[in-house]
Amino acid sequence: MNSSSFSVGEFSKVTGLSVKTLHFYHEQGLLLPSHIDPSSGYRYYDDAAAERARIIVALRDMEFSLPDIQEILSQAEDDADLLNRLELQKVRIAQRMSREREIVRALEQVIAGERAAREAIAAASFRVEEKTLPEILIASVRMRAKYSDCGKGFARVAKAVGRYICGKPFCLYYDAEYKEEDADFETCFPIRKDARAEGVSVRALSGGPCYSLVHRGPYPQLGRSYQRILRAADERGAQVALPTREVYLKGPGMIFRGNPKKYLTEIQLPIAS
Amino acid sequence: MNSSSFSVGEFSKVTGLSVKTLHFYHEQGLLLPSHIDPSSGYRYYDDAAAERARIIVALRDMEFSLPDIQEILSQAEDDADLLNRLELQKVRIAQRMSREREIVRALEQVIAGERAAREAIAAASFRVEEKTLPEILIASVRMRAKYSDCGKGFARVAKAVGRYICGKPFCLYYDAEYKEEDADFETCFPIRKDARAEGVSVRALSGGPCYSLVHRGPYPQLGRSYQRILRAADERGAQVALPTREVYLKGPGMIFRGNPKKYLTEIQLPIAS
DNA sequence: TTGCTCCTCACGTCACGTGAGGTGGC
DNA sequence: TTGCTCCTCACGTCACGTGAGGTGGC
Repeated sequence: MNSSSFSVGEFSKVTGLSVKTLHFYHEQGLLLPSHIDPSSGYRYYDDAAAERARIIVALRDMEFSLPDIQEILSQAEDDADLLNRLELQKVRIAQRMSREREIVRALEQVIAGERAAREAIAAASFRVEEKTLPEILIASVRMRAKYSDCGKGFARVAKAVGRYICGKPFCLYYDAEYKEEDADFETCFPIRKDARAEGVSVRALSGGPCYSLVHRGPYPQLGRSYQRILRAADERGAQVALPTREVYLKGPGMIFRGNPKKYLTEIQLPIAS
Repeated sequence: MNSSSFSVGEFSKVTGLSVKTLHFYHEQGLLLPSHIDPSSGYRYYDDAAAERARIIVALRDMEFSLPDIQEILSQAEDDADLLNRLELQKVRIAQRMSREREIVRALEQVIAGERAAREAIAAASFRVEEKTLPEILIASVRMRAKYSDCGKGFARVAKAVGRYICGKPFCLYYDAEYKEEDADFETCFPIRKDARAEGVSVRALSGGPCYSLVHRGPYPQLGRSYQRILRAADERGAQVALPTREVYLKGPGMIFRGNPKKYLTEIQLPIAS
């Protein structure tokens, strides 16, 4: 009868809150019906409730928790407290946003890496080719250890200069022969900025002509690709130099999984001038 | 014994995941121990599990859900699908960020409003003063209705040009005498940009000299303040003109609560030149 | 009787955290 | 015996959504 008395269904339409939400807010004591029919248990709401609902919705849309909203509504006194809460909420959300910015950046990096790997697959001829490497800036750790320990080297470099990495990890091998136990190698990441950091060296790595071969498959089978590239160099009458590079276009841990049959590794043998 | 076999506690330190989380991931089938002692039920993890854990943590930090992570890890095949998921996640997070930007903006607006109201309280002398109003840009709705219906007018204007509002709402009264039922008034918001919108008029409102009095308390008591300001104008021998303004410095719904004793309304009577 | 609106439980969500209560080996 | 690490339930969180099963008046 009264124009300012709504059943739950009507009040739901007025406020944009679902009936279930109204039940819940009632149960929580956040938004009480102005009247409850004793025989049917039906809830009825008035204009004051509608006003309160508008405030609740506004605060909820600003991602205040229901207990927070309760408190804000209950203390109609303290303006300073309200201001504090608003500022605090702003800070909280700003912090979330900066975290999300980081996530987006990380996603973009992974996406770019995946794209680059796919393009490498598409572009790879899996034949020995001659190409010229540019000079690049790198961060690296040189070690004398087992080959299989290179992961630790990459981890150290990545930890130190992680955010400046701008390309695929690679290894420089300084031994003329194959050494399993006491190899002399350097784990490197190309970086986009001169970032000094503890325990890693940063320097420009000179480029130059080289033979290149992309190897597809698990690492233990790299030997066969080395055979192919060395034979090709030999046939063309070129002298190869040190250090040899292995660029890990696609491997375990870089992207998110490891199907060794799909690993891609580019072998680069510098041509002695 | 084996350097790559960890108890839960150790593995928790290695991975940075809590023991409870490791239990949970086990239960969910997301990250299985490499071995379980049949007699004690103790879980043991190896290096492969550590690698998987690193990937899980990376994906979790990018706010993928655990079911999503499951799927990403299970299909080591489809690169295109991974790229899709990454892109989709990026879009999702970017959308959240734009929502949060809105929230921050809304919070800033409310904060600024509260601050302005507090300053108005601090600055108000609660005496009749003479001041000069600047010309401002406003969006408004003019109505012929009951005074108490002005809320609807404000709602319409706010809905139409909400994001361009840059000041307190105010009313222009065009009647020389007090009218309850069939008053001629205009509900206005100052705006910062010429925003055309349906059903509201946008125009420059000219300024000029006026008498001003800040009224503190509920609206029904405005009459007393009108008496004071009119008497003051009379004493100073000035002719007042129309329309009269009422600026709602602080009232219900503008900020989040209504303690009518603290409402602030500024009455402005233009001085006829 | 059918349809509509309303009611009250009870359970699920998401990724764990928090106990409670107990075991096994040093 | 005390301390340590590990175990398995069971329940809580946050803001509701999703039924199930039932009522009352047109």
